[in-house]
Amino acid sequence: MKTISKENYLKIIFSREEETGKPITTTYLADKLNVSKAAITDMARRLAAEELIAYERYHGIRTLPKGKKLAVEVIRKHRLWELFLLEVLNMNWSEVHDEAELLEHTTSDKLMNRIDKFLGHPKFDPHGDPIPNRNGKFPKTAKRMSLLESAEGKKYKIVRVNDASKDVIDFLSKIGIELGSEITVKKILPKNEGALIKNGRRLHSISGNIAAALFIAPAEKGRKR
Amino acid sequence: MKTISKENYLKIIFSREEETGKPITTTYLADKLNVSKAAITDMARRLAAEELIAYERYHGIRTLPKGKKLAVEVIRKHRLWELFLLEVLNMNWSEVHDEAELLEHTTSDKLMNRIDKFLGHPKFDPHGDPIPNRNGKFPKTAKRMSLLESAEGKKYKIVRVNDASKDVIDFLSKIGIELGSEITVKKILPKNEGALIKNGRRLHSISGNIAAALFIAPAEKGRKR
DNA sequence: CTTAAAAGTTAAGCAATCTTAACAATAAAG
DNA sequence: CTTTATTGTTAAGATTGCTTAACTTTTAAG
Ligand SMILES: [Mn+2]
Ligand SMILES: [Mn+2]
Ligand SMILES: [Mn+2]
Ligand SMILES: [Mn+2]
Repeated sequence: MKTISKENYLKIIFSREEETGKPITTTYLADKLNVSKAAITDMARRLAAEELIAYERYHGIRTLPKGKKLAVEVIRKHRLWELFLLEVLNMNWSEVHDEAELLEHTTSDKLMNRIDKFLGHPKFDPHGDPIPNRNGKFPKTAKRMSLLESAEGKKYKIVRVNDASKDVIDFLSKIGIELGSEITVKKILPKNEGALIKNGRRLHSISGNIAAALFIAPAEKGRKR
Repeated sequence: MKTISKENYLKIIFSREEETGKPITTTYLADKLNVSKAAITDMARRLAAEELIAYERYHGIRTLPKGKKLAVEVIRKHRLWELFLLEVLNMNWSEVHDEAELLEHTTSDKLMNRIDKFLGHPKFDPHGDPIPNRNGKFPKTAKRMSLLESAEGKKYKIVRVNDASKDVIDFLSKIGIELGSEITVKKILPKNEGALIKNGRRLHSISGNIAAALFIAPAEKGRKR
């Protein structure tokens, strides 16, 4: 049976697997989902029983086709809702994630496709994440890198902001950074202690936390994000 | 704690109490919510423990102020969603109820107020049910009666359609009856066997089931529905 | 290699929401 | 009034999704 909990688990498992290519650990999920490690083991057994994931005791979790499909459907709903809430209902950049986190589980495919159509079949959500189409296919996305891997002195465009923390997004809004902002990296501090970036004529010192949430692409001809 | 189940229970308890003014029975709720009578007794104890309802063993359920407030909030969300889905996203008259039945539980007050504003603070949902405002106050509604209490030969306006059954709404759509339609009652069959009504130049024979879902007001000067 | 720390699992138990079956109270009929 | 039908409650048990505590496996150091 499909439940809100399972959808949330699968979404995170899938995303993490895409990111790392490796089996997902109990500790990672416990941390992300804010539950005990025992709860993860428990759910892993149940998801595996439904063939949504492959679970090997002590060796982590991988998604199976059925789980992948479900995860992508939920991700699609999440991202379309975020854009809809921002563009149509004028909610704040920092608010839409939490709202979408709930709506994604109570929206029929039919409604979602209406919203997709209403928005003109968008390819990216307000945080720069790609929106899979109704067949589960993600749009081609130009390569991106973390701000932490950038070269000092160079100019970049912000192409993605990790939406995991409301505070981070709020802070960025406050200092005037948004998707598409062109920034110049002045300094990357070692040991993940943050960075100095220039946005227009304003120089900002940002924490390691904030820096890690920012993803960029070289600021040049390329229009694709 | 506030859960989807509890919200659904309270919504039905409240609506039924408004309708009858009497304590709500276990049997009624079991039927409406499609669960066993034992489940109702069980939930009644828990809702009573939270002071959302007053529950007297063997003598039914009444709402308490806290439960009433919660119920009205959910009803507001339900009805605003229905209108939004119909008007903004062009879903069908018969589809919006089921969709709203889920969305009503995962929508923040903030989002709901945005939608309310977007719609221009509407007073009635697509089935003619009044939408409480953000303070929980229902709009004044002109008196309505069931089609079954109508007088043969008279002309009426459809002011409300019970949204409980998708099939009923689908049928009405098919024969061209919607909110605001002006009809003439030709015959009311006894024993709840239905009625004969004329909509424009078309004469329709409708079942008792359908007739019971239709609510009317005299078709005259009055514009209020 | 050995061992201590970290990661992961198991066991026991709880809360929420259901189910079925047996039993009790109330209401309806005669 | 009694009897019976209807309505409602209890008891016992299942499932989902969690918790804490104890135990096991794996990993990282030395
Ligand atoms: Mn998000
Ligand atoms: Mn979610
Ligand atoms: Mn409805
Ligand atoms: Mn509902």
